[in-house]
Amino acid sequence: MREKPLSRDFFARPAREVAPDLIGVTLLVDGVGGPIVEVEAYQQDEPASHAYPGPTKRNAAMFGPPGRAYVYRSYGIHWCLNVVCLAPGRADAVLLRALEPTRGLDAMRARRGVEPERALCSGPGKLCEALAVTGAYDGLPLDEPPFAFLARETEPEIAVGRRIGITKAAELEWRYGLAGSRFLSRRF
DNA sequence: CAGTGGATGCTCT
DNA sequence: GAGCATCCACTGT
Repeated sequence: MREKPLSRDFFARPAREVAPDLIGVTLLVDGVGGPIVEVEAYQQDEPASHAYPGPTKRNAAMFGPPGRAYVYRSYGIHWCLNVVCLAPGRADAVLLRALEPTRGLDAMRARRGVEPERALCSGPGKLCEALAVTGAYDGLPLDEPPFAFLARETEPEIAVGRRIGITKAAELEWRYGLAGSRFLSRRF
């Protein structure tokens, strides 16, 4: 069987369990996307997380049920997509940072401009632009259209390293990727 | 390649 | 009013 959607409770686990399991999972938004190759875990008790200060208007989705999207604007320009996870007494999420563009390449190129394929989705802001994810998707369930998460068929080799673009809790190695992938935002 | 800085808008103090 | 979970263009090797 191919194209098997992730089970509903896939996301109902702590972010650091979900994050490596997302590598190789195919993400589609309205049929456009491909296998995820890079993610980062964030959890409330750690100061780099948007949930660290407690619930606010922006991070409300992180404090809602697991298996939904948390989308926020980054640096006033880009959108970034997270999946909301579940941990006891703590808000958890996984930031989707990069994927290998395999489906809807024409749509992605049209949205991003002419680019080498490897740069279409090699970063959280690029990924959202290529898949047309905006703040309108904040809080939407991930097991319903426009989203689709399709289970991987083989176990990938996972690379681990420090998260990118943060200053607080920068020493934590909560970035996970597909080892050797050409579609990462940066090498591990 | 590596490093730097500007664009840009919204959230929270 | 500060500070970003970023990207790109531009500089200098």
